Amino acid sequence: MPELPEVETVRRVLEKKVLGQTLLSYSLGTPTFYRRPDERFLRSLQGLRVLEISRRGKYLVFNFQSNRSLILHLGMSGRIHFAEDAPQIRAKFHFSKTVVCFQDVRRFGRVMESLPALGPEPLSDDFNADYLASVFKNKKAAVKSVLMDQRAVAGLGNIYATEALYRAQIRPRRKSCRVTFEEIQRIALSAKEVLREAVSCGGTTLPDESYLDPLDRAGSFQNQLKVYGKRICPLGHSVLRTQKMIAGRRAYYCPLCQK
DNA sequence: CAGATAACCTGCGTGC
DNA sequence: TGCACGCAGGTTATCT
Repeated sequence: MPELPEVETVRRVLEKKVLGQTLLSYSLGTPTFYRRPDERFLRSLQGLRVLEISRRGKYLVFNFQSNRSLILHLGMSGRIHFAEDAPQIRAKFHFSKTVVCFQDVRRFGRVMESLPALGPEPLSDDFNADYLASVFKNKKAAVKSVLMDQRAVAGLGNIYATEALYRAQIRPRRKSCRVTFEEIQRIALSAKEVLREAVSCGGTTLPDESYLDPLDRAGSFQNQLKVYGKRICPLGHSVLRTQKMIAGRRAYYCPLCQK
């Protein structure tokens, strides 16, 4: 569930709450994540101070002294908070003054030692129409799946890829190699715009409230969604098409607004 | 090899 | 009431 804006919101809270503290110990839940964290690695971080908390795409990065880092990925249902008695806590990190709890109903979240290969940050200047054109070139895959490919650009998931393509007026199923440069410019700008707005809204909290920040605060970008989870286009009063694509992930688009 | 699909999990809503 | 089925913000292993 958490895409770039949600992870960034979590990061900002953590920065305020645990920056500068020392990791004293950790514990894993039973069961823990379906990919069990490497405990030898976790033990090696004990006693180190957190110098920086950053984000790369949808990954949270704790940078410790001695150039060591701890990477967290929230998967589909992961949450970070400080309530030690909550259910489904898969890992706890005891810092000097704060206990960071990683709760995760579906157990897809991950605790790891290093980042995988990722494309550029979508809000950086490295992500622009020229770059995107070079990625789209020669690819026959649906433009939406390329946008959700973290090696192409890091941080877009189903919600924000869907919303960016609506704003850019491009159908999600278009083969990426057949998107014109002018359209690619619109996609790059729309993606930045959607993500910037969503970050400033504190992310998207859908009705099930499975995303809340570490202080249990909801985001508000759900009020700005145009097509994700909707049935009718906000402009044309046209019924949105919704169809499966990409591993059963639903795509929403307006057949009138998007070409 | 690129691109599509299944698998990894749990919980909730729907319909029979 | 009970139960089978479908579906969910993601990633990755496995197919075709």
